[in-house]
Amino acid sequence: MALRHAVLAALLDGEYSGYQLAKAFDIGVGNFWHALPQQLYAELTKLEKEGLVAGRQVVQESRPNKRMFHVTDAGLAELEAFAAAPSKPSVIRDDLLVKVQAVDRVGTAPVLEQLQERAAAAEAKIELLGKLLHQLRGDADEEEFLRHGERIGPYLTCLRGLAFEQDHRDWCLRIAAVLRDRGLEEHPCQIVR
Amino acid sequence: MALRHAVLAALLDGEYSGYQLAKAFDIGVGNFWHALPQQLYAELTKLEKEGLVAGRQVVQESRPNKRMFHVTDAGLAELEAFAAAPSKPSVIRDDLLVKVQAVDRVGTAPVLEQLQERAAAAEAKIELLGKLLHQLRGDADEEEFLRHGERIGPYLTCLRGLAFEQDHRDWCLRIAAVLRDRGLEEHPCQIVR
DNA sequence: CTCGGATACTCAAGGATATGACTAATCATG
DNA sequence: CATGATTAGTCATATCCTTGAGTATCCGAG
Repeated sequence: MALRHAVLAALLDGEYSGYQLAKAFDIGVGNFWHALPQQLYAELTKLEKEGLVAGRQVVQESRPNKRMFHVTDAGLAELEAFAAAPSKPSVIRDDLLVKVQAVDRVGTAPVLEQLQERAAAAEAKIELLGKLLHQLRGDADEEEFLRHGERIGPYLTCLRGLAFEQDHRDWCLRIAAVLRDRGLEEHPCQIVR
Repeated sequence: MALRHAVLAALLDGEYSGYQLAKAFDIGVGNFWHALPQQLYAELTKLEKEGLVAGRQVVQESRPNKRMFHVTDAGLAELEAFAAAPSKPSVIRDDLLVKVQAVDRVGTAPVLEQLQERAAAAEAKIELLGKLLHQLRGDADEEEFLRHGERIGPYLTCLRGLAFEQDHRDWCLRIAAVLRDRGLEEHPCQIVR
């Protein structure tokens, strides 16, 4: 019962179609709330029924028609109440960490490979978030923007996403290095790629 | 279909009862996989049916009886296969970040309060993980342990948990400071606690 | 001597999520 | 001129996860 609030928060900055929302989720809200497009469409339908968002049909010629949604006053009130209520503990689930937990008892080679893939993916995300942050703050520098900017919420959450990805990348690379070193000692004559 | 692997990984270091597993999850595996005790009991039952773990009844006198579980060879093989398969993208869900995303449009006071609570909670976890890490590596220093320790998986994942909590704490405190400053400027004569 | 907390679990109900398949038009690329 | 990518969604199913309650014993604090 909380995807609704993530959707409302993501929809605060204007009108989005379900499709656009799904995209925006990937780069922005996706840093702290994961959801598939199907969920978003379903949630938008529910929110509309409850009057927390309102949609209008947009007829297009060279594209399929779409419905653009925005948050209503009732939706804003719902968000307000949500913000004041106590937060649930955050949820994390990561396959790769499970594998690392077990790494002494299973083959290290595939884990090593996945650590490097993850590091690369994190690197890509870091660049993307860097650009997004720059775009959000415009010409101002960060301190200036955070003091006087009108809409800093998305910027703040992107900062968290950025720090997370940097941390994750560093950890992946360090662990990969540790595992490689140990591999070399166990089989000192073997070249590990 | 992946809690099973988290349970298998958590169970690698010896025998646990469901109750003990639930406790261990909170501090160790809980850093990257969140699960309630009910889920763990249910999962252990399923895993036993499939022969991936084996349990034995332990009769106690001044405590309720319990069942101690350990991973079987089949369980280890399952983990092995899991480690070699591609990882699913990690899942994060955090209420507080949703609130920060919306912070320009809702009351900041409760969000500020929750940021400080979170920072304190993270601080407590940081201390706990610091102790746990020290306990895991024994007398050796970290580099030494990572090079030659026999079981480093749990240590590596705790390192990730520690970095995450430190990062999270720092972010919470910084964001809280930013929001306080902005609050002061909007109402310069008001004392914000 | 009672009350809360720890040990050790079990069960049911309902909401949330993941998975995969499906429709349908347009546009760019080779 | 076919192929795949992009836009814009919908539907069904199965599993997962959360919530909340319930059972029973023992220990220590007040």
